[in-house]
Amino acid sequence: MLRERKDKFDIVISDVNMPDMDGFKLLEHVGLEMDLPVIMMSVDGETSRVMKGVQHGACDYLLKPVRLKELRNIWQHVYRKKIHEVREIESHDSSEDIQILRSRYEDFDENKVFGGVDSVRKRKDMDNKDLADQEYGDSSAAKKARVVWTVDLHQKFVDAVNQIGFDKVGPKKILDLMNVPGLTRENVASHLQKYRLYLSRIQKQNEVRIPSRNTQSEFCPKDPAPPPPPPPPLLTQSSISTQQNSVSNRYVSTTQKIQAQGIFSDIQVDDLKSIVSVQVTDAKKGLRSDVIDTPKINSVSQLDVLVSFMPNVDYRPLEQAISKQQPLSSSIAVKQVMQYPKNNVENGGLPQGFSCLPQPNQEHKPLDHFHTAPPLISRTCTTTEREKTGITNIKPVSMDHRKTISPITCAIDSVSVHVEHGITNSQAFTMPPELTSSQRTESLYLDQPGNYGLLSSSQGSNTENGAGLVSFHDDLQFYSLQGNGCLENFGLNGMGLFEYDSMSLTEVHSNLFDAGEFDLKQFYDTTDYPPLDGCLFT
DNA sequence: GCTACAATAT
DNA sequence: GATATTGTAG
Repeated sequence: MLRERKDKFDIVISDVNMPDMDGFKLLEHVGLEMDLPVIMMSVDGETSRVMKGVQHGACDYLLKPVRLKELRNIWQHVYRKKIHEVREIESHDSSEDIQILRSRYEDFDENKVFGGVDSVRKRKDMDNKDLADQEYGDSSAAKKARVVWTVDLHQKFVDAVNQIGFDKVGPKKILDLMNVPGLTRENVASHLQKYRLYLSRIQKQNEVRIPSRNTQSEFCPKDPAPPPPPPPPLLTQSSISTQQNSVSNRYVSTTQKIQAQGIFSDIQVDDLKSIVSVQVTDAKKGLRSDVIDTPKINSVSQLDVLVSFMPNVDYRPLEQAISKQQPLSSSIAVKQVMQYPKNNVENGGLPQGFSCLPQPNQEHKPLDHFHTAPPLISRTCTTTEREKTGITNIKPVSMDHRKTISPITCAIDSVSVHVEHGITNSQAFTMPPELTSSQRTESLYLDQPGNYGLLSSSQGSNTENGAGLVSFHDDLQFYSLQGNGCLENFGLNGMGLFEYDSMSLTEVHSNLFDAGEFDLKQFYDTTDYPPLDGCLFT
């Protein structure tokens, strides 16, 4: 029977003494052929017999008559085996598999079978000394598998949060919306706690970084920005797979576990002064940042990028244009990166002035992502400012123009400084000529809670809609950091990459702003760039 | 020993 | 549900 229906049995209970077969022989066969837990039974409680059974691989040896109390515990052997299976996969497989297995075996609710809260204490007791193993078996087997908050899972979480509204979220609601089998309210609560901590930490940093909104000093800080922190590891979970710098990898998909991918499209290389391309290469090892270097930029060390964030500008027209014409792409735009600052972020968590928390009195409007200004990255800087910031090879922008916009601006010191530090993995390269503009890609992180950032970024004085946009040089290419995007920690040092709390790099052609129109289609093929829901949250 | 994370306790 | 604490892995 066992051979014929190998997968139909969970456990074998066999008498040692059987008329046609020795119980120990059976034990051997089972062990060799089907790896089922075997419990031996016998009236003979002699130690040598019991030992023999155990040595042959029996997981238990029951003395007849078997008491009900003993039978009540035999499930543990099955449970333990299942858990071991989970662990084995856990140890060398992706967390997705774990999730699957977790849900498959969720019936084995440890708390229920172990008697709830007591199990913890019992486990502790086991650790301390004790014979508890006799009752519960290997204590490690009884340990509850930790939920791994993969990008997918976190994205579900973020989606749920956004759906509910930040001010109304609770673990239960999130759990319901997420609808993930095996996930508990406690899991969600824990994650929510971490999420909130993260957001508040980011906000604090921003408060510190930008105590005032003085335009001039912020646009090009007189004092060089402090050195960035070591780039945080991007993702520690094994679930993150590699994203190669491949034209064919333009799809951004959470199932692929690709963190993000942005697009450089329609870039006039001649106009290009500096582009930072961040590329996901190997999430386990970290990320590599590639600096696209035009002939005008001869070395990595020359690269500096000025990021101009413009939280005071109302982008509504743009947003409307986007949402009208490209719902998909606009969906991209509201995604943001969520990555926990793993390392010290005191001086580098975010570029100055970007908070991502909703203000206390601000009502959360999940769908209002676009009603605030996406900051921009520009490549512009005045000559003086360039001197001050050490930025070179960047086209100046007229001060007159900038007077109109009052942006919060900061240099991406993380880029330049990292470069200065000789980050091993950063490379300068020339845009491969074989790539068409639409094929040039850039990695980035996208995540949802950009709306928080957007909310906060909208609190500044609203200048005319898009006023700041036209102030940039005509041939300027924009790379919009949606929400409070932060170019941070470009994957140098082979470690982390961005510290975006909300970011999507969206290239925006300045002409569009000038014209008051925005045809996103010009830049994105909708089908090519599905919304990326993945978030980096590790 | 520190940090981040998730579980667990309050 | 929010927050504090604990256990654990890296």
